Amino acid sequence: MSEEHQVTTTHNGRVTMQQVAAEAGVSVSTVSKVINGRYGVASETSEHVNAVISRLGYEASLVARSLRNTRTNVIGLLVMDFEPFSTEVLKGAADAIRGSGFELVAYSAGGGVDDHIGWESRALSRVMGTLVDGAVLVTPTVTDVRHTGPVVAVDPHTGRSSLPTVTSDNLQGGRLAVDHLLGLGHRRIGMITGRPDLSSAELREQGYRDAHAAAGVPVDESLLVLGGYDPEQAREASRTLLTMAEPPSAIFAANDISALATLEVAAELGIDVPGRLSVVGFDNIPESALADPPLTTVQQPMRQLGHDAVAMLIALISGAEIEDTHLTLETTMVARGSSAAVGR
Amino acid sequence: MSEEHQVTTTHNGRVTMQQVAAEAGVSVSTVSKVINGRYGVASETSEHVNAVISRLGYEASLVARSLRNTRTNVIGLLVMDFEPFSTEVLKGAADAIRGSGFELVAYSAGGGVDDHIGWESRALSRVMGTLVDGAVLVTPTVTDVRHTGPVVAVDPHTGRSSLPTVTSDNLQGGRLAVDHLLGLGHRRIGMITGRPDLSSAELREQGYRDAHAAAGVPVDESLLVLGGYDPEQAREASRTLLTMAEPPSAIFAANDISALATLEVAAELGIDVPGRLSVVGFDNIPESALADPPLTTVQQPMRQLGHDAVAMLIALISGAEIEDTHLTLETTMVARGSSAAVGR
DNA sequence: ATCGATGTGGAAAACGTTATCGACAACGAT
DNA sequence: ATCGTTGTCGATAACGTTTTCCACATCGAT
Repeated sequence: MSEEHQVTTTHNGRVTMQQVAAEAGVSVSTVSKVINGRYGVASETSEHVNAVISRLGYEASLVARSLRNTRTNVIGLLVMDFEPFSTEVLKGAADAIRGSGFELVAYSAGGGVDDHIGWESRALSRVMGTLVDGAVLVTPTVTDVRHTGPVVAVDPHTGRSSLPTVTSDNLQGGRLAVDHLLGLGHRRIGMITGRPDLSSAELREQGYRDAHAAAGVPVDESLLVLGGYDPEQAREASRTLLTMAEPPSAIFAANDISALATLEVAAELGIDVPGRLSVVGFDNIPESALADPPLTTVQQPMRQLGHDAVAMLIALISGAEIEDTHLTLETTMVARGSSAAVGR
Repeated sequence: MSEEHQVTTTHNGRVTMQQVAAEAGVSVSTVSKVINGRYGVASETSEHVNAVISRLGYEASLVARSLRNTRTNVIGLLVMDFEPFSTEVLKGAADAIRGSGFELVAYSAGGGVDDHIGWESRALSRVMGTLVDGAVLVTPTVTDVRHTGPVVAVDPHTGRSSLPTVTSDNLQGGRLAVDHLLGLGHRRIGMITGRPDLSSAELREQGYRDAHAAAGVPVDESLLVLGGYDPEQAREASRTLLTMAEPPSAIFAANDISALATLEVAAELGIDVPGRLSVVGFDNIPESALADPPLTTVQQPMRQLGHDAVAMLIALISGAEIEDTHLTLETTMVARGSSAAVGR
C-alpha cells in the first residue's frame, strides 16, 4: 500500500486544502470549487471530495479566505469596557445578528488602553478591512474617528456626530421624567444637571424646560444646579437644593449616579423619600433597583440600541443608501418607590 | 512635480505595504524590516520609512500577518449566548487580558445556532489556529470537544472533563448554604435538588449531606425532592415539601431559579418568609436581589472564573506544563432577607 | 592590488485560499 | 473526417505580509 496518502499535518495542526486535494487525488482548484459549490465539477468527484473533507475534518482557514476575498462576513463591536451599558448593547447586537449571515465578535479595548483618546481610531483601523467588514462603536463619548469602512456609533451622550449614530432620545426622556413628576402634582421641581459639554445633558435639561412649558409651569432658574454626572458634585448640588429657603418637592437628576447621591443627602438631612421629596433619575443602572427606596428613573432602550446599530451597519455594508443615519430611540419611565404624589 | 507619488488606494480603502515602499522609494522587504525592528537597515532610511508610514496612516493587515505567522496574539472567548453568567465571565476575562500582550475577542454562537449540540466544536475549529491562538469556552454543559489547540472550559456544571477546566466549588457552596441555615438554628432543612445528570447538582447535594454530617444532624431522606433546575418542577417539589405533615423550617434549593419558585409557592400557601420558612438558593442571578424578600444565596465567583481561565489559557499557549488543569474556585454566601433564625 | 569583513538593500518564496483561463476529451452535427 | 460545443479539470496568479538568502558596495588589513 502506498504511503503517499499519509496525511501530513501542518505545524499548526490544521488540515489544509492541499492535503484534502492530495488525499482525494484531485487539484486544489477542484476542492475549492466543491466547497464553494461552483459550476464545473462532476457530481461524482464532488461527492468523493466531500467525503474526504469530512473524513479529514477539514475546515477552511478563515484568514486565508479573508485575505483572498475582501469580505469576511464578520462585524465587530468595539467597547471600551464591559460595563452594564455596553453589555446590554452587546446583547441586543447579538440578537440582531441572528440569521443575517454575519458573525459578531466583540473587542474590548482592554488590551492596551494606554491612552484613552484615540483608542477607537487605532482599534478600528487595526481590524477594519482585514478582520471585519464593519464595526459598531460603543463609546462613552465619540471622538471623531477617521474610518476606513462602515461604522455605526452607539453613544448615549454625544448625539450628533459625523458618523452614523444610534442614540436614545434624551430630550424625550427628560420630558418623560418631568411629566411624571408634574403628573404627581409637583410644581417646584429641582434639577441636577449633567456634564455641560455633553449634548445628552443639554437635551435632558431641555426636556425639563419643555415639560414645564407644556404644562404652563414657570421654571425657577435657581432650581437648576450643576451636578456634572459626578457623585460628589451631585451631593453638593443636592445639599444646595434641599437647604433652600423654599426647597423643591421633587428633584430630577440627569443621571442615576446623581439621583442616588440625592437619596443619600436626603437621608442625611432626615428628609423622607418619597414622603417629603420625590427623586427621579436617568439611565436605570442596576444599582437603582436596589436603592432604598428603589429609584424611579428613565430607562434607555439599551438592547434596542445594539439591535438597531447592527441592523443599520448591515444595511450600510450591503451598500444601501440610508436616508437618515441618525437614529434616536424612545426612552421609557420606570416608576419605583422614590417618587409619589406631592403632599401625601 | 511628479505625480508618481500619488497614493493609489486599494479597492479596500486600505494603505498597503507596497504603497508605503513605493512612496518611500524602497522595497517591501525594507519596510517590513523597519516595522518589525529587524537588524540590517540604516537608521537614516528607517526614519524616512517611518515618516512615510505615519504620513500615509499605514496599518499592517492583521489577516496577512496571521497567514504568514502562525501566532495571532488573540484569544477568543466563545459563549453560547450573552446571559448574565457568561457576561460576568467575560468581564473577568477582559480584566485578565490587560497587559498580557494578547487581545480578547468574544464570539457568540448566535450566528447559526441551528443545532446546539456540537456548536462548540464547529465554532472552535473555525477560529482556532486561524483567528485565535487559544480559546475559552463558556458553555452550560461541556460536550467533549476535539480541540485543535489550547482550550480552557469555564463550566458551572460539568466539573471533570477531558479538557482543562475552571469551575466553582459546588461541594463547598452546598456546605456553605446549609451551614448558614444550621447556624440559624434550623434542624429540618429541605433540599430541592438539581438536574441529576450534572455533577454540579450532585456536588451541591453532597455539600448538603456533608454539612449535616459535620453538625451531627441526621438527614431525613424524605426532605430531598427533585427540582431539576426547572421552575415548574421546583414549584411542584416545593409544594410537596411545604404540605408535609412535618414540614421543614428551611429549604435549600440547588438553583436560584428553583429558590424563586419556592418563594412563590410559599406566598401562595400563605407561609411567611423568613418568619416561618427560610430559603437559600445558589448562583446569585440578578433577579434574586429583586425578589420579595431578597433571596439569600450562594454566589459563584464568576469574574474570577473568567480571570483564571484566561490566565490558565495564556500559560498553556506559552507552552507551560500546568500541573493541575482543573481549577475550582470558592463560592461565597450572600445573606439577604429570605433567611432568618428559626422560630423567630 | 586583493581579500575578507561588514553594512545595507532587494528578490523571491511561502502562508492557504479563490478566480480566471486554458487544456483536454467526448460527442453530436455538418 | 472535421468542426464547434459542452463538460470536466488543473495551472496559475493574485491577496499582503515575513523571512531567508543573495548581491553589492565600502573599507581596513595584508
